[in-house]
Amino acid sequence: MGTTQLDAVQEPKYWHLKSVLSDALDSEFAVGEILPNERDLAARFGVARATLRQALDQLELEGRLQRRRGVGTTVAPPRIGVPVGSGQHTWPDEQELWEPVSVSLESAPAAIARMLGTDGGEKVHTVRRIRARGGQTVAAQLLYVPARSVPGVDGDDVAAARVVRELGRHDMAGQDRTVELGSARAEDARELDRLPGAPVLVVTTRYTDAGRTVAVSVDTYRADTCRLTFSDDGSLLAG
Amino acid sequence: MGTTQLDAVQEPKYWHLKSVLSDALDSEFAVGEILPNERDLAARFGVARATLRQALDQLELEGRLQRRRGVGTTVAPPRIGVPVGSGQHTWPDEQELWEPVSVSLESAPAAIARMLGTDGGEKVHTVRRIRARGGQTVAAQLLYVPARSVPGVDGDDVAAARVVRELGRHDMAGQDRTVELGSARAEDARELDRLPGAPVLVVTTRYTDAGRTVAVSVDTYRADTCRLTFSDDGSLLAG
DNA sequence: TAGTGGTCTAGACCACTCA
DNA sequence: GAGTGGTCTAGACCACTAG
Repeated sequence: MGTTQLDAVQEPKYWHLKSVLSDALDSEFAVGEILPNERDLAARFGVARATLRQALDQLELEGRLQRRRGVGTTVAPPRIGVPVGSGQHTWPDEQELWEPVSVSLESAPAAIARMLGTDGGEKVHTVRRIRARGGQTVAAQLLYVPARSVPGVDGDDVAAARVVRELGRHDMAGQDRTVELGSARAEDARELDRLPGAPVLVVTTRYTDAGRTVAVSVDTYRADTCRLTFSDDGSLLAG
Repeated sequence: MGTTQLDAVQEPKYWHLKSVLSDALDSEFAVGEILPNERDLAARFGVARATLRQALDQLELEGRLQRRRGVGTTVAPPRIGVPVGSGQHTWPDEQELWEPVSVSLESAPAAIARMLGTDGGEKVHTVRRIRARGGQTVAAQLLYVPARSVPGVDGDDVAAARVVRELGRHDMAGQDRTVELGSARAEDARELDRLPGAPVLVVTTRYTDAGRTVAVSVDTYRADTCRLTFSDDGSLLAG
């Protein structure tokens, strides 16, 4: 005959564990507080460490936890609202949000070259910048500016700020923007203080002037700590 | 003395594995093609199955692979561009994108009630809808409409379409929108044909009319198959 | 040097799909 | 019923942080 029914719907352990921990986080822990270490937690819940880690992985993905090797696991603060703009007011140098790190002049990766129309292999200024907010680096950017978009810039040894300034001469009429999930490449991970492969939100923007694409930026935001905000009118409401 | 230097930078196995698989995906596999099963792949690369799975997990997160229990792992098509709008042209019923599933009249969750200003516990029409694109359900929505926003709707037994239609009477003047990473709740997962906990992009929109919040929607998009697109002018460029 | 999270192994069993 | 991906275990060692 067997058990009549309703044996519980076979919810995976790590899923149930996540709920329990999530509730505990709400009621028993303050932001910044350190959790017991993984071995202890696993023992306390009577599961293998790998199973516990599955639950912690999810909570970290949702921005509830923050883990640092050699240190421990802490309760994360609410995500930071990061204005990504939406209206005409946004261009690559809006409000000095981005701090230049480096520049180079090279051919763009295939996917970018296609957007820029530089498939022929024309050289592109590749500006690397970072964006901080709340005392933390929240995003790493690669800004691709074809040489033809900034005729005022010449020579090989160019400052990042110079390229950006020259780019500002354009009437940035419109822009297309996409947001998707990605995982941090080694280089970005280093700048975001995360491990390679960490989940990130990738914002790709194509800046156009009179129908022509004058620049493309690929912005990599920490997905654990950031909430991208858009708004319709002038008043940017961050959170 | 030890080995001089350059012992390879201690790149984790699964990370290297991911690169190798990623390259193979580009050069040797067509979209939709089935990969060897996990046990075979692990053996072929000389790693434990768990390690191989770490690499596959990442590739799936990036939308390169699609895995289905009982079936196998296939090469995923490029992500679908899903217009999420940006300009004034967007309101909850734009272009009949959303198909109603159900409605109920209840108190909103705390976080939503705060945005709506219904902290007192006023009843809110909760409309559940789904959005399809390319023959696939790409998003599940919860649309919260306070009873006061749709005075034309009365009684307990209300059709979802009715609520949405009445809501359309408002001048949706502006809207704030946020995008963040989340994991699919059981209910959403079912509708998106994913497992609970699958990574999703959560788009939260607050619709306002003359400064007052008249509705809030929480849209849960599949992160593996979707690329959210925004644009500045009338012409929505999807991809 | 002690303690933390990150990686890795070699197994086992389960839930699901499909012929 | 055979084959797939999903869950889980009980270990081990490594990389990193901090006292």
